[in-house]
Amino acid sequence: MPPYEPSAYPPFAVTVDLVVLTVRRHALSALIVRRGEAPFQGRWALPGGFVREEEDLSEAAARELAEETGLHAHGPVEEDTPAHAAHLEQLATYGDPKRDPRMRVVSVAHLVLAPDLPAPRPGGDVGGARWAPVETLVGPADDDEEHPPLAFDHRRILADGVERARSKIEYSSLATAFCPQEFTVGELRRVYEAVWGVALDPRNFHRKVTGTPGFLLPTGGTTTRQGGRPAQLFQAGGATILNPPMLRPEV
Amino acid sequence: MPPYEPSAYPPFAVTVDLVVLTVRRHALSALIVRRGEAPFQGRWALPGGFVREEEDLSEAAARELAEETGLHAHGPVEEDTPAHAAHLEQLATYGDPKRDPRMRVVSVAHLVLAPDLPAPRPGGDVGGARWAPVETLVGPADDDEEHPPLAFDHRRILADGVERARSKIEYSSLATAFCPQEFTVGELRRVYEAVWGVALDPRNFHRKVTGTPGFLLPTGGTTTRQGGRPAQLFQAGGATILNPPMLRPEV
DNA sequence: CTGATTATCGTCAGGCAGACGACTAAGATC
DNA sequence: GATCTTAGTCGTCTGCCTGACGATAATCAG
Repeated sequence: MPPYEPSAYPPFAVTVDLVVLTVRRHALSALIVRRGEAPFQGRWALPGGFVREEEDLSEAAARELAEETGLHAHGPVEEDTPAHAAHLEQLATYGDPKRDPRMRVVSVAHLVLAPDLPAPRPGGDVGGARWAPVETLVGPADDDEEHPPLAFDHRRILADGVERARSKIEYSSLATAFCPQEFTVGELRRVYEAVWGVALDPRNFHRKVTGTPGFLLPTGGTTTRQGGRPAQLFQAGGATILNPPMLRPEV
Repeated sequence: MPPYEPSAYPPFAVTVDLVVLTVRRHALSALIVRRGEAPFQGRWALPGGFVREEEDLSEAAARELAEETGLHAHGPVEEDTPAHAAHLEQLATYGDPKRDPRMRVVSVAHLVLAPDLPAPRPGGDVGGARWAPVETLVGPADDDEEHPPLAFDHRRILADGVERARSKIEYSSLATAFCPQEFTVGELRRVYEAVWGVALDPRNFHRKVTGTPGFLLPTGGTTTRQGGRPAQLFQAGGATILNPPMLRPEV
């Protein structure tokens, strides 16, 4: 079979960019890396890189994630699921002709939800990596040291990823992806509070999550790591969609 | 600024594919075209084509839509909104290395929701176009004349688009995109019934949609085109998200 | 022991959805 | 014109879920 008529398909570069979210110190935070090369050299950006010749998009995203954080991902396509497994899903694709000043680059953004991790382990060709609270990245463009503007259209991509995470924990059990394997109801509640930026009633939250079949699986243990009365430990149950959903309070 | 190191970015072709949905004769239907060239020559496929050099992804999708159906789209980015305007949004991106036997092609699928239209107007390089009920396309692969298997991974793309539409009309007013500019509550209900494949109680449905602020805007007119008592005519109100959502009955 | 903190159980009122009865207003049929 | 059929529209009732919030339980810090 002869190849396509070359004039029909202008060549593109295809990259994956990662919106890696976690909850640290009661704040929803994103992983950003410092770019080591032009364009936008020295600026903070989302981790990502070119898709290789023989790679599927989700494979490329998982590879970049492992390279830059050491995290292993499990997404819709179940692969091996090691201890430190994070949720991975495709977010959206960004292809503005001018989004990269050098050439035509189409980027397939992916969303990763991970439990709180030790300090990021920068690897490969990045000059540094850190967690930054998302408000400092998608908020008003202050452009100071604490609010560095992200390279390319990454602020928009990050905003879309945050919005996806915020809405998805409403009607799915995905919030557990931010928790360690065993967690308490209170820890799960603090995840919701951090992601949505609201305060939730502990009693109603407890009733809701323990009353939803398949959401939480008691492990039998208890913990007192938060102080106060010991809390039951749970792990994520099999349910993925929540019906009725978890209601996000009005603004 | 010098271009990127060529070895870093294997060249890809980027296409847009369209999942164009409408409701015809009480059935959710998708637009399919017959391929005029290899690969999969003669097979039915989703409309689509290569993204051009200077085009954004949504522009390419809107262009292909206009070329193959004459429809004009208005998506998240509001452009001109002529009489026949359809909803357009990005769906997902498909990049399996083997999805096109000729070369590496990444396809950014878009979802279009359109009111019922006259017979499709094939244009350009397609050998034919028609509406097909989605069950005949995503159902069991019977492979007979009535259930032609789609080219490439288009069956999967279509299934994803249908699922997106089914879930999105739950919590948004998007179902009105399937209706003409003026429509009755009954017509809107039949849209929900066709998309979800269920029967809804006309009285509860009426209470729900007329009681949701901003969903429907009375135009003052009435119509009797469905037979029976004349029904009030409405147009879509400004609201886009529905809270509380429209509940899809259990299976 | 006392207070602070967090977890967990209960109670109550309001809102909304499902089930369904009743009435209205047109065209179709005899 | 009487009647039937078809849709549309308005109400009622009941049960479930949520938000607000009181009360109790179990730990730690002093």
